[in-house]
Amino acid sequence: MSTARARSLTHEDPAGVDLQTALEALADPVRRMILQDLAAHDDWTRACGTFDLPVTKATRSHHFAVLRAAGLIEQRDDGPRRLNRIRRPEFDQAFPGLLAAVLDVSGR
Amino acid sequence: MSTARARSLTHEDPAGVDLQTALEALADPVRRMILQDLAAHDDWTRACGTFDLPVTKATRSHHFAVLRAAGLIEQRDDGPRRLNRIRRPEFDQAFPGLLAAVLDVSGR
DNA sequence: TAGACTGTTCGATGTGAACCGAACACTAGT
DNA sequence: ACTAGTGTTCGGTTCACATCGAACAGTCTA
Repeated sequence: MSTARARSLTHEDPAGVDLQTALEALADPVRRMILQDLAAHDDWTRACGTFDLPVTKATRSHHFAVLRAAGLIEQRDDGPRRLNRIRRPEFDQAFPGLLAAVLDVSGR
Repeated sequence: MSTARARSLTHEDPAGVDLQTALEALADPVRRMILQDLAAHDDWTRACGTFDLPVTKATRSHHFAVLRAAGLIEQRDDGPRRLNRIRRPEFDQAFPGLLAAVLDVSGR
C-alpha cells in the first residue's frame, strides 16, 4: 500500500524521454551539481536536503522534479526524507555516452 | 588582407568554451538541425542559406553566431555566401563523446 | 498531540532567449 | 552604376524558466 506522498512521485522511463527534454535538463548548472553529487555517492544515500546548492528549497524541489521527468534520477521515500539515485544504466541505454560526456568534463 | 566582412567573423576556440555554453548551444532544436546537416555533408559545402530551417534568416543568422561562439562550427566567406563546417575533432577534444551522443540519437 | 524536520505546491517576479520585420552591408554579375 | 543574392544588425515582442517567500502536507519523536 502506497502512501499519498509516494503516489505523487511519478517517474519517467528514460526510454520515453526525448533528446530535447534530456538536454534541457542537463543544461542547468544546479541540476548538473545534483547529478555530479549523485554520481559520486552510492545509490539511496543522499536525501534532497543534503545537497549543497545555491538555491532555496522551493527551487531545489523544482530541479529534482525536472530531473525525474527527464529520466535522470529516481526517488524513494524514506520517512520524511526523499532519497535519490542517478539512473545511469537506464539513461545510458536511451542516450549512450551523453551522461558520461557531461559528467566527466565538469567541474569545467 | 581581410575584408570588413571577414573581420567581423570571430571564432571561439572549443578548448576555451565552458560546458554551460556548449550545452546551451546544443539544447536548441534548430541548432541541432544545423549540426545534423553539417555532419551529413562534406566541409565547406553548405552555405547558411541552404539549410532547411523553420525560422527567418534573421533568426538563422543568430543561431549560426551561437554555434560559432560555442566552438561548434567554423565559417568562411566565399563571395556573398558564408560556408560552414562542423568542428568535430576540435570539439571532440574539448568535450569527448558529447557531439556523438547528441548527433547519433537524433532524429528522436 | 505538539513540535521539529523534510519536501511540495502556489502565486508572483525578473531575466534571458528565440523570434520577427526592416534596414543595412557586402559581393558579384550585367 | 544598377540589381539580385546572401547574410548581419537593430529594435521590439513574446514566452518559458529559474527563482523566491509563504503556505501546506507528510513523517517521526517526545
